[in-house]
Amino acid sequence: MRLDRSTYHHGDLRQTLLDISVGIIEKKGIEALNLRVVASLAGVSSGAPYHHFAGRTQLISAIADEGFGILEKSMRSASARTGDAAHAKLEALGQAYVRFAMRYRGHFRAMFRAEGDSQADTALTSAGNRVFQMLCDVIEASQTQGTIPQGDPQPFVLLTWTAMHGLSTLLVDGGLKKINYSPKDLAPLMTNLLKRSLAALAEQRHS
Amino acid sequence: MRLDRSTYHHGDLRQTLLDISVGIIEKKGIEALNLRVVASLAGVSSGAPYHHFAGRTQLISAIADEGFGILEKSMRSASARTGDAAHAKLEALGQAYVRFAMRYRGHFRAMFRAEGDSQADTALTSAGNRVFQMLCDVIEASQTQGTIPQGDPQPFVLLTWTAMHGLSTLLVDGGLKKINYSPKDLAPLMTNLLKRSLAALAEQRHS
DNA sequence: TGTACATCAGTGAACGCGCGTTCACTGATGTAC
DNA sequence: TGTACATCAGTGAACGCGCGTTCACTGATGTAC
Repeated sequence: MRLDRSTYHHGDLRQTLLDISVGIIEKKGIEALNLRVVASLAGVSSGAPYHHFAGRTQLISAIADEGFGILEKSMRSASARTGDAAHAKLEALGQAYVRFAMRYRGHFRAMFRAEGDSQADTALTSAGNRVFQMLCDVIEASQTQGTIPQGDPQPFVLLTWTAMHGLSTLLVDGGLKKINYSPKDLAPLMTNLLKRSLAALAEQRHS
Repeated sequence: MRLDRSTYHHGDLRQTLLDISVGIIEKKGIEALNLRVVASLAGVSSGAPYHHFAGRTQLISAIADEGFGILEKSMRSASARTGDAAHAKLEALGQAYVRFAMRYRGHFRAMFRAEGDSQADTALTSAGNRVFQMLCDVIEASQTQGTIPQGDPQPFVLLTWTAMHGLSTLLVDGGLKKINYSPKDLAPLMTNLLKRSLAALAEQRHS
C-alpha cells in the first residue's frame, strides 16, 4: 500500500506526460503531438506512456478533462466573487472563460479540437456539461431578474457562448495578430458588449 | 495552342482534385485529407496530383485561395444588393459571411486551419485581405454616417469579425449540436445583435 | 499530308520515414510468512 | 530479520502501416518543316 506515488520509480510520470503534452500543443498545435517525443522529453522510453494512457487519443482526452476541470473551477470561483446580481455573474463567467482560454491554450485546443464530424465523441465531459449548465443557469437567472427578456433561453445561451468562444478562439489561434488591440482590454469589452446587447434581441427573436 | 483543356487527357484534373478534397475535408476534417485517396477517387494514379500541386500543403492552400475568392464574391454581391446605408451593408456582410461558412464548410476549414503557431504562413491571400478590408470600410462608413461612434475603428472591426467568425466556427464544427436552434434563424439574429450593440461600446472603449 | 520531334499529363512501382503501438524483458517496491 | 514471491513501472528493440513523395516510363497532343 503505497501512499506516496511521487517516490515510486519515476515520480509522477502521468502528470509529467500531461504537462509536456500541453506545452507541445500550445507551441505547435495538436497535430504536432508526438508520443515518442513526449516520452523522450520526460526522460523515459517510448513504451512508458502506455502504462498510463491507452494511447494518444486517450492522452489528449485526459488533457481535455483536466482543462474542463480547471475551467469549471475558474468559473465557479469567478462567480463566487461577485454579488447575486445575475448580470454581474454573467460578465464574470465570460471573463473567466476568455481568461482561461488565453492562460491554458494547450488545454483549450485539446478541449475543442475539431476532428471532422466525429464530433460525437467530443461529447462534453461531466465538467464540460457543468460549465455549460452554469451558463444556462445564469442566463435564466438574468431572465428572472429582468436583465434579459423572458422566453426561450436557448438563443441567449447560444449568443453568449458564441461571443465567449469566438473571441477565445481568435485569441488562442492568433487570428487577430494583425489587429494591434490588447487582449487584456478585449475580454471585458466583449463581455460587456454581450451583457448590454442581449436585451436588444427581444423583438428580433419573434420576427 | 490548346484552348480547351477539358478535352486534354483527363479533363480538368486540377479542379477535380480540388473538389474531391473539399468533400473529404467537409466530411472528415482537414487531417483526414489523404492525397492517395484523393487521387484514387479521381481515378488517377498516386503521382498524378503532383503535376498540379507541389504537394499536400499547396493543395490545401489552393482550396483556401478558392474559398477566399468565393467569399469575396459573395460579400461583394451581398453588399451590392443593399442600398447605401452602412448599417444595411454591415448586416449584409455578416450574413454573407456566415452563409458562406455553412455552404462551403470544406473551404472554410482550409481557410482557417489552425496549424499551431505557424500561423505566419496562414497570412491571408490577397482576396482574404480584400475581405477584411471590406469589413474595415463598412465600419468606417458606419462611423461617418453616425451609426457607430467615432474613434479608432479597430475594436469595432474586431468585434464584428469575432461575432461573424465565432458563430461560423460553431456552425461549421458542430459546436452547437446540442442546442436545437435553427442555423437559418441564427445568422440574421447574430448580425442584428452585432449591429444594434456596437453603439453600446462607445463609453466602454474609454474605460 | 506525312514524318520527326517536343511537351505535357498521365502511370505505378518503390522509397522512406514518422510514429503509434507491442512485447518480452528487467529492476525496484511492497507483501507474506 | 531474511527469503520467496507478486506486482508494477519502467526499457528498448522491433513491428507495421499510412502516406507523402519521387522517378523512370509511356502514350497522347501539339508544332515544325
